[in-house]
Amino acid sequence: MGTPRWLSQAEQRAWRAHLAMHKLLLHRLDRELHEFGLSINDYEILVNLSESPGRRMRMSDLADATIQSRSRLSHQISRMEDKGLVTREDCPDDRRGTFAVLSDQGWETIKQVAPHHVAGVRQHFVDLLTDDQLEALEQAYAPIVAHLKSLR
Amino acid sequence: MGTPRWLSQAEQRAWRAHLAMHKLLLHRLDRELHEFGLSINDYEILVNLSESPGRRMRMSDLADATIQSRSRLSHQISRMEDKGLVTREDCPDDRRGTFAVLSDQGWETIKQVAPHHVAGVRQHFVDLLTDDQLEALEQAYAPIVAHLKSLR
DNA sequence: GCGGAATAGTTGAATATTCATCTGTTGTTC
DNA sequence: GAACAACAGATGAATATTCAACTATTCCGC
Repeated sequence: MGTPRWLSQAEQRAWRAHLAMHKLLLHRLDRELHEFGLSINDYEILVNLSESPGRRMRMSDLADATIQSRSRLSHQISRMEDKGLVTREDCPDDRRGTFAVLSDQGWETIKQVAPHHVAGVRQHFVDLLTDDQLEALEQAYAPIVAHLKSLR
Repeated sequence: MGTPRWLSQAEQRAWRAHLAMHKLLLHRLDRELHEFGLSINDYEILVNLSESPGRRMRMSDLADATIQSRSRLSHQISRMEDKGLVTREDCPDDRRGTFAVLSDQGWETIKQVAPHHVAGVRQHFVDLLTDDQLEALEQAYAPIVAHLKSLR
């Protein structure tokens, strides 16, 4: 490694602001969801399933959508099964495959919780930014997401 | 809860872009650090200690600086002690207190690893953004950080 | 200077995540 | 259609994180 290009003051401030903001925000949202017996990971699964046709997704697709390993998802779904939020169903087309399916109780849960969670996202993030800032943020992040996805 | 104010399409895109970007980015940086036997959490501790006078910090200050619980930090420092990266020392002023202190090995480790990590931060984040975007990002996030810190 | 509240930090059990490995398919090539 | 690589997912052990006590000090009001 030659002489490293250290971060400038401004770059460092931006990078550290991002890290701090994210940690604080996720911690807060997770804490708020805990009042409803959900973790932020539970919630993310519920959202993905609730938005999918048949309220179901293949395990691998769900793992990709939530950006986590198949193993982790498998454990996560097992826990959510225990809580009655989802069930597993065999995939008829591909006998290796499994669907994670939103249960009725899972559906009722997300219907009840979503308004509170969205309020939290607004209160602690969206409503603290202008429309322009949100637009800029998406513009800035889209290429980074694409870059990082290409590396996987 | 009255009629919830759902997120607009644009708000949702920005919010989800943030979540996806962060997960992918941290996962990638963590993976790169693993080649040097460090987790991203180890690294963050090492940076904080290396920048502090006497290469040491009180446990509580370090917990605040890295935004984690005292319990979690305590376990983390124990693991890093086992790896030889840090040591604990009693605080002479306050007999309840403990310092986490960077060991010589910890110092050598961060000196060696930092250039690689910074290169990663550049490659996957900083260099994909313009100076204006970085500036905007810091401007946008500073008030959110302040807001969230006030809630703790 | 006494007594209770707050602070600093640790501990161990419960829970969650990672990592390597394993079992069945499915797809491909000859 | 047999052989073998790739894929989908699950499993269990190792590691990490959370949560609820717990100990030992220090602070504060009287």
